[in-house]
Amino acid sequence: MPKLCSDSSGGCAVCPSRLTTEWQALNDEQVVLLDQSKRRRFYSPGETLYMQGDEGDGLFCLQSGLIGLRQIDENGKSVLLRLCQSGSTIGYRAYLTNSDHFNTAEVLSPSVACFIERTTVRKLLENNPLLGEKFLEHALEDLSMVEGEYARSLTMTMRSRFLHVLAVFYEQLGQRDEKGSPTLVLPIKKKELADLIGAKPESVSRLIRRIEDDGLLKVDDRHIHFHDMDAVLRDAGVAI
Amino acid sequence: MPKLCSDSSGGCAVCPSRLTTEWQALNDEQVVLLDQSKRRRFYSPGETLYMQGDEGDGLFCLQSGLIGLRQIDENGKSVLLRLCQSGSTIGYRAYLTNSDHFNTAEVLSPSVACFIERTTVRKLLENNPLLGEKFLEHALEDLSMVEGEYARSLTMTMRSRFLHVLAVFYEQLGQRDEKGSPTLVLPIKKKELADLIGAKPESVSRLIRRIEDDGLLKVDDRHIHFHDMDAVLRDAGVAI
DNA sequence: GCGTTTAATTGACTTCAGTCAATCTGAGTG
DNA sequence: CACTCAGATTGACTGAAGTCAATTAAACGC
Repeated sequence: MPKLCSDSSGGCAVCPSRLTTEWQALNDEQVVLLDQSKRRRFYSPGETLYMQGDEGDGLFCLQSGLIGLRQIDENGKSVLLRLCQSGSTIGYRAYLTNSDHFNTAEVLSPSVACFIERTTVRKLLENNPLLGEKFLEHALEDLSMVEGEYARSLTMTMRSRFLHVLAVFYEQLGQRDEKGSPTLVLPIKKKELADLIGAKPESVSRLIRRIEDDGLLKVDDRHIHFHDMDAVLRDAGVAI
Repeated sequence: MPKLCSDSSGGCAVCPSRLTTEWQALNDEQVVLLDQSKRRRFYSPGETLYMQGDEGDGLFCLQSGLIGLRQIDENGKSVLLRLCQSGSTIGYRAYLTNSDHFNTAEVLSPSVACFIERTTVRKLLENNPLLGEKFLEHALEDLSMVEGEYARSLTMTMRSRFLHVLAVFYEQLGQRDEKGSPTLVLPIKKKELADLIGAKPESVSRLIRRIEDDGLLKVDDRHIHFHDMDAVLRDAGVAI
């Protein structure tokens, strides 16, 4: 049963996510329309925003939390294509191409997302050419990113790709501990980490142990303590 | 030295490539503008349309031939991201995001392409909102395709990906020989095939031998004779 | 046509990552 | 608390693909 959040947020007009998404292109009047027709909801881990194969009848705006886009092929092989954090528009491709969703949007951390339905999006797109441009920008950005990951997947080892993921997480979520050394709390399970780089959980376990043995970092459950960030970045194939 | 083709083609108005690209959105007047400002040229294998890192100061429309988009990373590892055949618009991303090219467009077969420079594209985009929509469609299509390849690269073996490439080529270029069995002439070298699936040439050689031994097909230089297309598609991970 | 260069193949060997099966851990539940 | 169940780890083994080096075959220039 869909539970609507009590909206203590003040709505789209003051939603910080709006300013990082396509919806920054809207004028005041359009923001009111968006605000009235959106459906805001809380999602728990394990739920989905939509499933692969569902009709793309609108799109989602992620206000907080973490969503994973998972693709499953005919043989049941499953991949996490990428993660979406607060301020992402999700499911826009299926909507814009008028087709079914190509992947499943899984809720990985407790999340708050707004659903904006087909007719609203259409109205806004018709009255605001800037909005279309923003979607184009978004698509091009996603394209660059995926192409980059694709090239990495073809040329780099699992170890490199694993360290690359950690480096990206560190950029977004990294902290310094009391001693001033870089630290990270993983936002996802190790199994999901494995799905993200196309590995098996066993391989990730072994990978971590070897990287620990090499002295680059120490993993304690979901806590990662980096000992040699330069080596991490070098092995991740990132120019330092 | 850039050699312009003697344009026996009748120009953009009757160019068949135009109707498969974004430029189908243009009205007659705009086609005339496009026709006057485009620069048509013949390219030999080994040349490039542009190099990774070059400024994206316009875009290319491929009339005939075959172009490969190659990305090279900081460590010199090289990948063929994908191939473009006649009727492709090439280099639109760098142009639209106003950034440098992310990859190099290599000429793989003798090709004829038109270059359309920045100012012309801008004029057309400003006067024709439909054109922007077409670019959006194109970007979304590329995104789906690359995401699909990405997922394949993470879940499937080299053998599957190799057979998948062959199956795609067969769809586009396949023939039937005198005995009626499916045949294909590879449009690219085996080395390029390797770059396309992220393998080494040695591995492709061995792959081919094993696939021949399994009785799926026979390779003679660039000629491929399929003996068991069902098995090819099955092993390629394509639903039959 | 010959000689040079580039592409393709083959063999021996190493390394990386998947598979299968057993065990261990921790969170949640009755 | 004991039980269950999913996640995580470990070991032994297999198979897939890369590396290095040598050789053969094709393509290109002159």
